[in-house]
Amino acid sequence: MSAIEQTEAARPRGTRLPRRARRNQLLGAAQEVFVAQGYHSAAMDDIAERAGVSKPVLYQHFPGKLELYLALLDQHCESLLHAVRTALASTSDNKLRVAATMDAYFAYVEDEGGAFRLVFESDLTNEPAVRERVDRVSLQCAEAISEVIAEDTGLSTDESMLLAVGLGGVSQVVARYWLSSESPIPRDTAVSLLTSLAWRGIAGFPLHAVEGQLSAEGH
Amino acid sequence: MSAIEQTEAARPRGTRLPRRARRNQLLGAAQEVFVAQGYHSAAMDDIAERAGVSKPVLYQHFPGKLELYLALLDQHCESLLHAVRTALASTSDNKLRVAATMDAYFAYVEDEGGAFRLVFESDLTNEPAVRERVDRVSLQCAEAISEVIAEDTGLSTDESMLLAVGLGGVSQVVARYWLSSESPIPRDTAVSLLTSLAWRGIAGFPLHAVEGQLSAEGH
DNA sequence: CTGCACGCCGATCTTGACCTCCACGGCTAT
DNA sequence: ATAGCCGTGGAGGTCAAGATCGGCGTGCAG
Repeated sequence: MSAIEQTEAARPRGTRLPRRARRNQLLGAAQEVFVAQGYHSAAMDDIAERAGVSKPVLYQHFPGKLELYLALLDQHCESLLHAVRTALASTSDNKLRVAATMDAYFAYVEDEGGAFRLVFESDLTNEPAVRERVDRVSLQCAEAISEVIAEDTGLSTDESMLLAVGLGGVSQVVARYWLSSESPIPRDTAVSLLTSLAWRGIAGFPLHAVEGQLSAEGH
Repeated sequence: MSAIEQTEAARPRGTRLPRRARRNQLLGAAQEVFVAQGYHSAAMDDIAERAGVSKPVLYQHFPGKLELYLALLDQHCESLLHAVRTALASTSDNKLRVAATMDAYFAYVEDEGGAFRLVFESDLTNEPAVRERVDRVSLQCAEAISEVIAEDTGLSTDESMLLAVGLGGVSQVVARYWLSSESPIPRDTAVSLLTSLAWRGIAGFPLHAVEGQLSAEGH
């Protein structure tokens, strides 16, 4: 979070800002517009107007619309990956790991400005650069999860990746559903429910594991 | 241009077709182009050329690009919903139900032409009509699944919907991953793995709800 | 005081894609 | 067979949106 940021309210169209501050402000305005309207419906005019500047200023800071979008996308991909890795590393108890990771997805989705839409609901997936970013962050998250799975279940890399993609997918899809539907279920309860589902599912797998001190939970 | 255009399926550029057949052919061509390029990158010229007709005939069958897209989208939403409902009704054994539903998603994704992209990876979600279709089919699938869950676990409607969205999400996300990655895992094995994951997860909830040996564990 | 540099703005250009207007050719009725 | 009808085809209009060029005002050095 930027500290000294004169957010909206009173943005007279004539204020002069240092380049770095102006750039950050433009990024903020662009995020709002892209999140609200999607890439294609968002016009550079809208972004400039939202920021309280004219279009040429926008082009003095970013080469074009695509680069502006990619800058935001990179930022939020990085953010998601960091959140997932942090959650996975937050404990060594696997059940808590599942809960922490689920919660990370929920927190990410609930993050201000709904920036998750840029990653999970982009309308520019045909653009190779965007596709590459989105696929990469999904894969990296899945790989991080699959490492834990492979280590603790002895499943093959391919199999654990399949399950990891599934767990990441569940988190992402349900978090978005929970956010969009004005569900009466509070966040903690939703995370808890999903954690039960996922943990019971994944904990049943150490078929090939040598020993199961995990199996204490064995239902 | 003087060369005979007898390329595939005998589509000489001058053939007159009955109205219904022409419409279906146009739908097929449009699907190919939309799937390959996405909505925005796809041009009406491309679709007309792909079908071997000129643009005016396209506009004699469809009022505009959006309506053409919606016709395809409706068709494939219907198809998905039908597949899921059929799978759920195919048996009364819950574990087999899970397996059948998973397999339905995989079959749907593997369906010819990759038409699932229109539903799961549309780049027109900003258009309210499209958003409405996509959200509706997701909700309807989730509702169908949640009915079974609610009936067999005694969970509340909200809770079972949350889990149902999760199960549908897993199926959809993993099926797409499995298709895109040239995974060495055969389809049956992948479905089986996911079924184990999902079944263990879902079966852990109070199966016979009336009796109250409820959650013996904390979460 | 005066010139200079810098950041900003109004107005404009161009591209590209959706959507129609004038000529051509096969089918049918008498 | 011939005249008419209707669907097809290519060329063009329109418009939205991304990208850019000549002025303007402010602050500072000399």
